Amino acid sequence: MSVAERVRLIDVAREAGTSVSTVSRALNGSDLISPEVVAHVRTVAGELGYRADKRAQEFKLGRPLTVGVTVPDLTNPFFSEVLKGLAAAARAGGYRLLIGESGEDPAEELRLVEELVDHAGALVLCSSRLNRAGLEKALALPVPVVCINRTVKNAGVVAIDYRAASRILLEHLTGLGHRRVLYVGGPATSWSDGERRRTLRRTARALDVTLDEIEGGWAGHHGYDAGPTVLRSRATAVITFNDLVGVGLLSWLHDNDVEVPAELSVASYDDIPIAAYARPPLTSLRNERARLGELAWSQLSARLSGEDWPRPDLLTPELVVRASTGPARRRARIRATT
Amino acid sequence: MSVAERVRLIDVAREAGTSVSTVSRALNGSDLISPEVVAHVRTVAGELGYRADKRAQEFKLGRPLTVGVTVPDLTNPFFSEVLKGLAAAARAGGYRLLIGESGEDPAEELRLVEELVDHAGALVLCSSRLNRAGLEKALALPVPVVCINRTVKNAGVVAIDYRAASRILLEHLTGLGHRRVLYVGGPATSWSDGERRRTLRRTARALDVTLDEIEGGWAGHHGYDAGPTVLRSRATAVITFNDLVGVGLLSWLHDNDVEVPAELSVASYDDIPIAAYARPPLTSLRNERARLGELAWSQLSARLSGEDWPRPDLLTPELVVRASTGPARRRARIRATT
DNA sequence: CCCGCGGATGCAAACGATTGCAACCGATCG
DNA sequence: CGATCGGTTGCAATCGTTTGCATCCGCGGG
Repeated sequence: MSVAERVRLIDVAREAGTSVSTVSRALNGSDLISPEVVAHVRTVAGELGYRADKRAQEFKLGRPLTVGVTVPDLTNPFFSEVLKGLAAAARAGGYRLLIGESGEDPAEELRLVEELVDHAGALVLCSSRLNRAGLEKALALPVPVVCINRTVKNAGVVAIDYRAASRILLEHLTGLGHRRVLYVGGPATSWSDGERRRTLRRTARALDVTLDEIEGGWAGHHGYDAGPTVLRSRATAVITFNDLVGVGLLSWLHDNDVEVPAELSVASYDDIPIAAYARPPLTSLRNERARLGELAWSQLSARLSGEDWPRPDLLTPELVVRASTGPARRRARIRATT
Repeated sequence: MSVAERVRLIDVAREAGTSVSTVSRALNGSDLISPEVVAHVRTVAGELGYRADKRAQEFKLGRPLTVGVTVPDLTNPFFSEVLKGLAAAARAGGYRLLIGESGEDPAEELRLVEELVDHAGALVLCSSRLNRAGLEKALALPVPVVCINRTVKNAGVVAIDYRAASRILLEHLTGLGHRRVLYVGGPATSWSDGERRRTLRRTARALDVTLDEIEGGWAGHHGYDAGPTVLRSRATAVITFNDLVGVGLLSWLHDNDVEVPAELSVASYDDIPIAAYARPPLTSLRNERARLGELAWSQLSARLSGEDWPRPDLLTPELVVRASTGPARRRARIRATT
């Protein structure tokens, strides 16, 4: 139909023979109204198919019960699951999600933030690609902001503990005898890529491991394309920015008859579902992504009820060892120079 | 900061020494206002950092510039990309997306729809899992509704042309000599699974192919778990509900030393990115998912401007042949009974 | 000189809900 | 018998913005 006139409070009031205030109170469960009237009003409202105009409600009430969220890429399972957790938690708290995708583009993300803030009472920036200046701008907005996977002041912070993550990964590899590791990086705009690099370097130094780094990206093809460079390197193990990259790389290695893990070990961050279905299955760091979203909401919700920002929540990932990592090979790969 | 008082129209008016109407008109580009005043008001508004209260605006204006969307599963790349296309198109049209995830649960989807409709001026149901009654309920709501991958009356419809899809898939397989094909199905609540089955049966009959069907699901593990049943079947080729299931199945086949495609061919619907990185790469039907979202918006936008619903948009997928399909084996698999 | 005109501006009424406060009622109490 | 009180109900203001209409002003024409 879609052309039906909306039933308003006043229509219900007229039909029920009372005033709008009575109807409003009856429907909202005020104890100022006699039970019979409440029942009657409820009945009438039901018959008429009354649904409150939420826009008018929120307008009158003052605060929008909406959380604006930005993610770099909706198709990345990492973000999907964060959204899942966040959406569920916010929903339980009576809030809705307004989701915007920046397409990994900082300028677009800023535009998005500007727009979201007009409609939302709070913002969650997922793996924000904003530079320092952009981020400050966002934090200056008149709504509370939580950053997921990015540490900043004067905002809520929920992040993966990459320090622990990198240590776990490297210790696993050194345990297998690897002394030279190559990191295939992510997007330059990614804070978490920076953290991975920083913590890997630091831990590599501590563990006396040689760490090489190359540029990569966030998607499968970035990993696939990195294949030749990886093969030329002298590393016996590779750590990729995330599983998509890792799976892409595994795929290239397979196409080029590099045996994993016999010739080269591959490990990664995130443990998205397909990691288990890659051949060989990918060793990866499992993190509770949905939990990231939930924690973001709980920080927000505390803040919204007037408290100060809680201290940052750091989630320690857990290594899921699969067949893509194994003992370091003894001798240099012969085909390395072909 | 987040405690700053909002600057309202009246504040700008006071500062600029005019009335609120003048400010409103100046800011909205009415031609009733003299250019100098417009300039002055704009300046003052800028200095004060005025941002219109969108809630009040939309409230006054009457229609919410928001599209509510439901998807069964945010983490499924198929839906992510549909959302991507829809979000971009809607955004270009001045609308925002309110996204809800039903978790593949019809009851939850209905609840979601009820809630979204309170905030949105239009709804898009992605692969709705609602039963007939639920769907009717949704369509009776006072907003236009577009269904993606589900045909209904009195609503916009955008869908994959599964009739064509199934024909393309089966013709590919028969071209390779397969005469017995097994379909590993999706969720029972999925309309598109029904369509896949219906059209596969019909086409199989036409092509004189024997079609077996088993239950499956939507995720990787459903495919993995279907492995034993697949192996026991006498089919020489398998079609899976989607790529996630397909990849899961490939993974099981690999673990159990079934050679693909030498012993068994596997093909699927959707061609999500990882299909290319599976080992062997998965033959799959590419569809323009983002385009589904765009078309949904264009139907909606036509409808919102008063026109009748356009005729359904059907998208014909394109087969991407990869290494998971090959000539049918000549002899029955010996290990079939072990 | 006065009227009328047209451009620029302000007043005030919406939009649909919530809510403080006043009004009302019957019953109880002094 | 009138004042009071507790329990219900309605009136009217309010949220921030847009917009129809009235107003105002200066100027040109009759």
